[in-house]
Amino acid sequence: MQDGRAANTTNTTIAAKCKVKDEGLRQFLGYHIKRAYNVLRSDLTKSLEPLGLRITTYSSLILIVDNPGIRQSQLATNLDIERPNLVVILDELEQRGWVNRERVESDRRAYALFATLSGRQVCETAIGIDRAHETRLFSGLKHAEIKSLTAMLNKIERHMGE
Amino acid sequence: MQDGRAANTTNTTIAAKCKVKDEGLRQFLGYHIKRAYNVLRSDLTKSLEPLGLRITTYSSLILIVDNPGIRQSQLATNLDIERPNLVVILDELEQRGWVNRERVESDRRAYALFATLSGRQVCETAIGIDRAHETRLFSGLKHAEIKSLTAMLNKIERHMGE
DNA sequence: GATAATTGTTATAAGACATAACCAATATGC
DNA sequence: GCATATTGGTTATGTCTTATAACAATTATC
Repeated sequence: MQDGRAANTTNTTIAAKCKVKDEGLRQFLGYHIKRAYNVLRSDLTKSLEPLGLRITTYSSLILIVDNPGIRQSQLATNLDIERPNLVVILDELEQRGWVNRERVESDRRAYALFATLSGRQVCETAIGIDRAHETRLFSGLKHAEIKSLTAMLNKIERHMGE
Repeated sequence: MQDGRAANTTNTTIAAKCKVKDEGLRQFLGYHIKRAYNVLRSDLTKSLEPLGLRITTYSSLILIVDNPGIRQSQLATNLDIERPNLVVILDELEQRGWVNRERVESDRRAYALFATLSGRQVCETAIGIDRAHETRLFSGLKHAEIKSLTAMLNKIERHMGE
């Protein structure tokens, strides 16, 4: 009514059987990134679920395993997440017995994070699952394509920091 | 304790000043997609906020503008979101006076969606904002690179449907 | 030594996404 | 034609991710 367009005399069937026009959306690279990300997130979430890991806890665990003694603030900075959100993640990892928070002698505000043996083991398993997941989803891409994709995404990512 | 690793005698400072090792994470293309997506989502959300649009309402509005009379179920399918989530989105668009739900005569279960005049206007403005946003964030990429990026992301996206 | 900055935390909220269950309307199969 | 299944939209609900403000304890700064 308020738009003055011809009402639904024939309009109602225009898009009924026709293919939906999505060029308006597809013109944006961001839309493609969003859709690809949703597919990846959904699949990886399901793949990690049997291990009791979520994507955020998994990412955190990798960094802790690779950087014994890392502080929470460093972890948050490197994962680009806010400190408050990290607390819940570490609570979960600690409760599962995969990570320890140890007081730092030289700065008693901070906690140093260490992965336990079982933490390192579950991390290894998770990495294997992740590799299989990516091998599956990226099977249509050549090695060189994946490398150039990574480089371009890195350019986009770094654009905000500058 | 439970992992038998040498305790924090010197370990606590290992990662204190050193650069954090994130090759373990960076080996995964999915991680780069996630980070790029986060940057894009955050920036676009802020860019659209003055218009009263969120990314989901914006995407829906584009498809409705480009496909007058589209049904909710078609919209949900094409946006790859679940029908229940679309209800809230359309409530918002309808409440703003940008979209109308009109009963379909031939199938009185369904609603045909139409953008109002102001809906089409705000959509035009939003598309301009989106273009500026992408021009800003993709300034490090050549035209050809963006095209090949899109093609590769499409391959990843389609992988789940098969 | 007062003030500011940092570390981790709590509380809180918004947004995106998914599932089950429901009603109304339509389609299907006999 | 009628019982049954299916579809379109809705409600209720839950989980996950991300963000912000405020706080206590500790350390740094001037």
